Amino acid sequence: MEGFHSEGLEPKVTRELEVQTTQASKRRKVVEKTVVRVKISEANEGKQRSEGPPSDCWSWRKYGQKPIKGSPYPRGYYRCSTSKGCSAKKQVERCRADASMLIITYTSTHNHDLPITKPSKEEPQIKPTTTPKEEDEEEETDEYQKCEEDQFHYSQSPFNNSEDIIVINQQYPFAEENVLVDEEPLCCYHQPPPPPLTALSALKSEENDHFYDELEELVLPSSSSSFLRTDFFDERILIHPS
DNA sequence: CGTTTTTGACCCGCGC
DNA sequence: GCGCGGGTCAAAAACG
Repeated sequence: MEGFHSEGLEPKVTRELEVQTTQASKRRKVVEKTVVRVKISEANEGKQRSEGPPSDCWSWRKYGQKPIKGSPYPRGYYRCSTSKGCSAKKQVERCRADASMLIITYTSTHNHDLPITKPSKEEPQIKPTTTPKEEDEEEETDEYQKCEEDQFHYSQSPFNNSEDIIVINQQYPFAEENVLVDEEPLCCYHQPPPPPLTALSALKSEENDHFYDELEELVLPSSSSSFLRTDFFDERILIHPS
């Protein structure tokens, strides 16, 4: 499974991005949360049991899974494995109302660069020197913002903090084979030199594989498979301390 | 052999 | 205070 060659059949994915600002909880530590909703086509899940969660080019390591009340699907807990000091986390669960909808919640922030080419080198928590501001738990916004902006061409700052909800629509061409479409959305190639397709493919295939695996559980065993289109939309909800 | 996944136990906040 | 639910830890297993 290569990356996504937008050549032949590109059903054009429509993405909807929603950014909301909410508070994790009243008392609990207020942490930023970016919720991304990814809709995958049933074909994908059924066929490849995949619908890989938006793996944003980061490498994640699963550290837990729990059944969620009210939802027939479990929720997986992932941690950034690229860097040891990275506290970035994400939760992946399925929308109980829409089995084809994945809900990924990102928490904390990455304190290192995107391992686009090869995350082999462990970076000792690289701190963004560009922004000397106290990066407590807000830098994440910047990172994601950067990424997404690049990818989605935000018509406006997604996480400008003043916005509560931002919906973004974009069409994305991709091949039916790649269920991985969801990966692109998150953020990835925001670096100067556009990653060669080859690199992406490699990266993707790898991540995809993982995701397929993990997702397997979250995916329904059998589902109609006949859609060539993977329309998915992301819904980001940014939660940051007020 | 090192890394990742799995899975049950444990911890903690919240509502009653 | 107790129970519930969500989130994390950690040991063992699986994988490359």
